[in-house]
Amino acid sequence: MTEATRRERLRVETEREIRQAARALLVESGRDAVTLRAIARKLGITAPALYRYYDSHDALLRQLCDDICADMEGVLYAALAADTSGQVGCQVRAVCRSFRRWALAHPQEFALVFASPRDPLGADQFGAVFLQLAGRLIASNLVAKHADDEVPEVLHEDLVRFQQVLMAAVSVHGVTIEEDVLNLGKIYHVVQSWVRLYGHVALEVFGRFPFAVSNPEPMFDSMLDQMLMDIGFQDE
Amino acid sequence: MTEATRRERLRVETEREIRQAARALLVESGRDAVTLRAIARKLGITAPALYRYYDSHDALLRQLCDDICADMEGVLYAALAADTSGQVGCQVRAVCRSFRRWALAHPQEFALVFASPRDPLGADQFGAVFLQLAGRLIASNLVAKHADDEVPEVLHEDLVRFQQVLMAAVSVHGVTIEEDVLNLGKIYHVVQSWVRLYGHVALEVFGRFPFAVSNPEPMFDSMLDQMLMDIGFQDE
DNA sequence: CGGTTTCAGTGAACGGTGTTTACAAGAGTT
DNA sequence: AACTCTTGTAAACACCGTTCACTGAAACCG
Repeated sequence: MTEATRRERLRVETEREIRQAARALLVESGRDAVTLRAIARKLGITAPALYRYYDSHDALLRQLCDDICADMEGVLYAALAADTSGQVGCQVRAVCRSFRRWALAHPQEFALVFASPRDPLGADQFGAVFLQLAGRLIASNLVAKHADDEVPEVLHEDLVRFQQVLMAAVSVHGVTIEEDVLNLGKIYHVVQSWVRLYGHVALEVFGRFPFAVSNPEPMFDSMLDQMLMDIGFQDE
Repeated sequence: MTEATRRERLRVETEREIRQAARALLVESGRDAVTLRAIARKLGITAPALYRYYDSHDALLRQLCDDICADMEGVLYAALAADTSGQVGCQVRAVCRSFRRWALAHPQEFALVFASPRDPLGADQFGAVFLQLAGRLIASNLVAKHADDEVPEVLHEDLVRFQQVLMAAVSVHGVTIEEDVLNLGKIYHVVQSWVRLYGHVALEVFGRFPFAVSNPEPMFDSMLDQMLMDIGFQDE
């Protein structure tokens, strides 16, 4: 079955170790510690050998970003799967809380992926879970109707693009959404929710609230409640 | 009047040039380009000489953060002063728009100050303009009354702390706020507004919206409208 | 099997970095 | 004039990303 030659097996194994070492360095000592030489030292090889696997230090960092995204996606999916309530509202809460917890537990990774002035994230790279969940949320039809003409016309073009992204994301999992359910008003509110979720988490991770927060968790939960209320979510 | 000796004058001048050079490098080529040797080259001196002014590269970066904050504060104050409408709603819009424009024009600075896993910003370092404005907004008494018991009790302690920060911020400018006007409900909504403003700006600067945004400006304005509406702001 | 190609890894080198150290030379002080 | 304090230098150390010529073993082929 395994048609791979000995060399090929060794190669993928080494590549795995490189990623693992890079990840450990990032977590332990921050972005600036993710060094070609430090990675090589961990593997017991020399730095130039890494050029057989990556074109440059920058390319390796990009790969690292992808790995982080994939890992986070796994965590969020697990949180989603762990919720057995079957209620979309609970699922949204579970994923959002999971995202916050992940970000607080992995500040370096969060900063690298979500708060670096690099190239924009591709739709695939972007946590597909959020798209999944957003699509599901809309498909559940539990969000209060928001008229399309609530949102300015200038935004229509962009929101339609996001609509297509959402459709593609859920269709991967076999779910289809009726056209009239996925209207622009709802999509706009999904974007607004992302703004608030991301804003709160980033402020917390970077300690940029204008005062010392001693009880961050209930503060986040409170924001979550407000968010769900503002998008007109109705409990089952 | 100027009791400063020749040496003292030269020293402050050199320090000014160091900051200026560091700033230019950050803007032109990003955080990693702010190098002791690069700064020294710009001044025509050698790198070790910089240790007469800063204890380490890290200390210099911290100073750079402070300078950036001060500059941004100046920009925001200017935006606030430029608004002659006298209406608090317009002032809020002016400052928020100015913050967004500054962040987009200075992505490297924004990332360094607002999105780095460093030590939390001190209250003084934190844009005092926001506090100023938040205090003024509340003092104007145009925000709809929000009952204190709307916010969970666990948050009271933290919000009271923020309340004191706000009081201190406005009292510097001679403005005083009546106790009953600055209630916890309003303060909570101010925090929520910061979450949304920061979230939107950061997502835009870092290109982390889940779709390509072709009309970012009206999208921001739309968020601003929603924000002001959600905190129950009533136009004069 | 023997000869050849492919390729992961090496060691040396180049120019860059933060930081420390010993030292020079001018400014300020007595 | 003699002294101290301050600001700069040059040299050195260890680290960094990256290139290049080279080695040795794995894979391939006739």
